[in-house]
Amino acid sequence: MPELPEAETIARGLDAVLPGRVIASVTVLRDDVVKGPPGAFAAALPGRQFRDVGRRGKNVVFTFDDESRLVINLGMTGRILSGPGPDPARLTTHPAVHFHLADGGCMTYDDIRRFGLLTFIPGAAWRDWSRRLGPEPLARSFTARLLRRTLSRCRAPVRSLLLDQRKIAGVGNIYAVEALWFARIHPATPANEIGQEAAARLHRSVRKVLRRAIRAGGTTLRNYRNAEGDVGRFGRALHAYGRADEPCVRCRTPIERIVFGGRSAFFCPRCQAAPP
DNA sequence: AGTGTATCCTGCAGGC
DNA sequence: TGCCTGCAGGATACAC
Repeated sequence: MPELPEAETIARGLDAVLPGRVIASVTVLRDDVVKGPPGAFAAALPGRQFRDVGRRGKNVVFTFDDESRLVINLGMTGRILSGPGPDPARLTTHPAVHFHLADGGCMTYDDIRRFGLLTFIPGAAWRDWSRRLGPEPLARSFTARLLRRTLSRCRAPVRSLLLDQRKIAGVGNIYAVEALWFARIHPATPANEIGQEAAARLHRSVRKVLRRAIRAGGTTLRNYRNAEGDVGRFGRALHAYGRADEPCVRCRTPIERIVFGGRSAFFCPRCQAAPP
């Protein structure tokens, strides 16, 4: 799915156009992408005015004027398309929810595989919802020391830890694999075997990769588009992800692919030495 | 408690 | 060309 940089890009685009506007009606075309009874979801939103659009982990968070929120997790293929123009309209191939706005505009949630989830959250429930997620990796409070402590408490492969949203919010497979390549850590290394120096490298790498990807507008491998329908440009900056058999740009050793935890990891067998 | 596996769904690429 | 298999950026329910 869209990971943190993609959610951030979408949220920024929507935050430029949505605040102040009001939802007139909601049409749920695909029941399975909304949390709870579809009728209740559709009935909860009309009349609410957007205050801002932000992000928590990989989730796009729409905050309304009364502190209630709409949270969209994009799953693997979710898109939030808004605004006029041929692109968003052409890209709406699997519409799941339409948000009709009082000014005549429309925002559509589109999702080929329907792994995404839209949740309405009353103001009072936000704290508990947000607390289930780990710290924001780009926040000032996400320190190398905090990451080291998290790593030390977990025996699972470090790639699995990075994907666990309860431990760190927003990192998915692409950026986990990239950050480990930068940090020269093998993806299957048990988290608690990572030393202080390597943990500091990983801390820097995670933040660097996420920041660069945001600057590039995210990564489009297949389906991802921002709210305006544009692709992300970070795909060509990937060093390991999806590059099996291609030479590592640091040492020319062919990148290898392994599968664990049900998904692919890519690494340089020379730069990222296997754990003993 | 912590960790690993199966599952939801559709589209696409590659092999035959 | 067409059919089949495997794979895909995620989260969660469950088993051990």
